[in-house]
Amino acid sequence: MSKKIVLIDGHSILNRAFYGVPDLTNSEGLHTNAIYGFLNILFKILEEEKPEYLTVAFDVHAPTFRHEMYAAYKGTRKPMMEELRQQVPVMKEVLEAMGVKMVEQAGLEADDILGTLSKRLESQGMDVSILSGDRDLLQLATEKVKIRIPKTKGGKTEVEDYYAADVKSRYEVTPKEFIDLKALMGDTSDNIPGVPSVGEKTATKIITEYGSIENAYAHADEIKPPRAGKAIKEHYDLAKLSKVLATIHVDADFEYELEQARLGDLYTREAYVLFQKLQFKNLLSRFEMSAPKNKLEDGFKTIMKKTEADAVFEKANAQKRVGISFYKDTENVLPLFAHDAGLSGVGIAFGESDIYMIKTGTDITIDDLLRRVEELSNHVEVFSLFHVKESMEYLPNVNQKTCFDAIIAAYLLNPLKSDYDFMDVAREQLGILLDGKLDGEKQCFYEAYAAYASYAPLSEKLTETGMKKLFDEIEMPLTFTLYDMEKNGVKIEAEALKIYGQQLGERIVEVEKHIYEQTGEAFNINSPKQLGIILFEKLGLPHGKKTKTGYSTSADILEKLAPDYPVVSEILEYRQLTKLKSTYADGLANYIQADGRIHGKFNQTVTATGRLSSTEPNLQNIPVRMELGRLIRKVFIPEQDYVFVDADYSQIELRILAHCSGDEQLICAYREARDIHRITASQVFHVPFEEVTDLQRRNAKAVNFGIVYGISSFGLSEDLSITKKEAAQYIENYFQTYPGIKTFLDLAVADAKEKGYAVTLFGRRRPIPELSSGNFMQRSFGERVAMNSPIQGTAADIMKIAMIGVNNRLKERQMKSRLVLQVHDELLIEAYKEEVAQVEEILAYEMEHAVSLLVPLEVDMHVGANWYEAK
DNA sequence: TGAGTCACG
DNA sequence: ACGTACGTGACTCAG
Repeated sequence: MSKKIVLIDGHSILNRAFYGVPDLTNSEGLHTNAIYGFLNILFKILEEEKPEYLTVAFDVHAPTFRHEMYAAYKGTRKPMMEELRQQVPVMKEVLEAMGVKMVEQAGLEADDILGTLSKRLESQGMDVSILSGDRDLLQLATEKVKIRIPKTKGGKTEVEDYYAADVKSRYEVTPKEFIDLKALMGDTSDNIPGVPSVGEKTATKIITEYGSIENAYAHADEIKPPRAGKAIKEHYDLAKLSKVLATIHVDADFEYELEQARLGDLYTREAYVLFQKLQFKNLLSRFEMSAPKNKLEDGFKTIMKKTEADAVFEKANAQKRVGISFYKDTENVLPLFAHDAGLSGVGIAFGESDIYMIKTGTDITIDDLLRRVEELSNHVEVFSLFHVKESMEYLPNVNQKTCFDAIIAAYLLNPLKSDYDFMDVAREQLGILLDGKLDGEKQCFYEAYAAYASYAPLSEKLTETGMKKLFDEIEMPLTFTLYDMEKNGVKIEAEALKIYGQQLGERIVEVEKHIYEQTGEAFNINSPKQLGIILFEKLGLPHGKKTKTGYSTSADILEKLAPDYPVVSEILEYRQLTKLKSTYADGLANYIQADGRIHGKFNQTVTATGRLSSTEPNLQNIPVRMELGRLIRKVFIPEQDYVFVDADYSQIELRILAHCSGDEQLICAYREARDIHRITASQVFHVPFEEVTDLQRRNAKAVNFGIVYGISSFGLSEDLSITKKEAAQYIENYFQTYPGIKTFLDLAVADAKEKGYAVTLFGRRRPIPELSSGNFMQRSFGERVAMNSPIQGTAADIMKIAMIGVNNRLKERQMKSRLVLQVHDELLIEAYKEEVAQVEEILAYEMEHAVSLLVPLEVDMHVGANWYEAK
């Protein structure tokens, strides 16, 4: 049996993959879709062919002869998309890491390399498969050389195979004649001019008959249609040039050692590192590598005896820095002690040979162990761990001043990635590779060590990026505030919630019935697909936008139809009712704990801008805009002898804009402390303050919002249902009224473009890789983000400062009142009735004085017997 | 699992 | 010529 080699046209396959795979980026903002697609094709081909050898050919970036000749001639050479360009060197790194032989040489195109190799190797009796997206290569096909062209069909890649005979049956010409065919018909994508007015059909006919352009030229007068013959005569030079361009060299001169191309194990450690970096999670499963065993593991010490634990703590207490982790053995849950259920060990690390896990058992009790860990936090300067907030149940009295949360640090350094775990940090900061299948005990050791060791690089990077203060003074203190808030939870009147849900249920049944009567059949109204068919096909309503899967049935489309078609109004009502029931009535009920309260999570390391997010359940999107939904807030209640005090910032984002831009008009407007949207309308539309119409005020308000979102005339026109031109005029007027804002926004974009990230007033960064995109849409998005992030992010910073202040004041004064919710610009406090005045004073002071801006920060406050009334 | 929809700031 | 407002999370359907 002859040996087999696979040759790959690197750029061509990368290019195919780039356009075939939807955009992907890793957490560093590096685009990875082309690499991902390339690897998928590569693995697929290797599994099919099982070759002994593999080689990938690349063009060198330097101009190459054939292309350049024509590019100069025609002046058209499309630049490579930036997103693709940046992936090329990384792709080569990956192949290098997998030990794949690559060939590239200045002055040679990949085609020529592939052609030459296929000839050389075929003559040595090998089977050759060439993988390329470029049909040009079909000229290389023989009985032993197979050209493979991947095609994407509905998300799946299928490969077309061509031996010489296949070329003949598909194109009616031999591979050799294929060159002449190309030369006649031309190929714009490959910069081959061809003969004008000769297309594929004519060219095929001529070549099958005459075999070459030279012979065709000799018989030009006989060619039918005569028009084509004339064209060949007239443009013979062009045809010959085209032939030169289309001909792949098979005798190029370069060194090639077949043995270097022998396929070894692709799944090397180096490749594993790169795959992790690129976040190819499902490709990682191909690595059988069970945790490339780290030398550290030899030093892991498990402690079971009290005397040994004493020694570890004694040594640990003398350290500057320690790393801590917790080992929760789910096998071993003791339901009686809910708070330490399942805790069976604590990891402690303070050096490469000082990595311990102290296990609880007969000799060491959980309580004793935890008290000693808390004590340790007082002895060291840095007490480092992952997920401080989630660890607080074990360490209620930990020294907060020494705590360092490595996850939060990693998040600040890259807020685009939301699901950080300790393995990501270990890899990124320490270069330690761990596989996902670590057992719980090993994980505990590694986690403690990673917490210890990643402190230095993380801390240094926070300092370098100017975020140390943000971390020390806002994020770390906040994590304890959030812990308190989550622990407090919010009380829910379960019975009332149930009744509310039942009432919704009854109404849903009625509306549903009525809709079926009008449409003439029962269907699933919650299925956009079915609904679209009923409305726009069966009932023939005029449809607006179409989505990939069918008609759009979104609220803004349906609202336009509602006045003319009563059934549409009922569908909208149905949507509203089912949303309320499933997400809020039934949804919230599932989260009520035994204490009658919901303890939702407030996540600190999720958003790109620095805001919090709320999950399980989301308490930051409880209805308020529509009355029916707003009623649900009546089930959010304070405990007996308590009331709610709700405080929200008034237009904090616009005030930040006023401050950051320094625009005198806007600052003046805020100092006058009147209705800002009305003032804006008055100034933008040049009418006296008292004479501003409702419409003018509404438009001004929309412009104000638009500015904060990174204005565009299209977005504003959609929002206000006006033309793009009118919207552009509004914006123009706005910028004339507030010239400082225009300057500020332009500067924000320019600055972010230069730096690659946007910054808040407190130094928080948000990387914006889209700004360097070659794609108009992506880049525009990046520009809007560059305008919005500093504003939204600064508002988040300010609210965080206020929350810490409020919570700390309440605790310092040992008050019973407590913080229960944060909704971006709003805080909800469950206030002990006797403390209400004090709570109001604290809220007002801490929120209004969190930071001093050029304009005052204003807070609206309400007291109520439930959230509905307090808002 | 992704798309569509909709709740909030 | 391109095709949009910024930031989130939960639920439902359908493949």
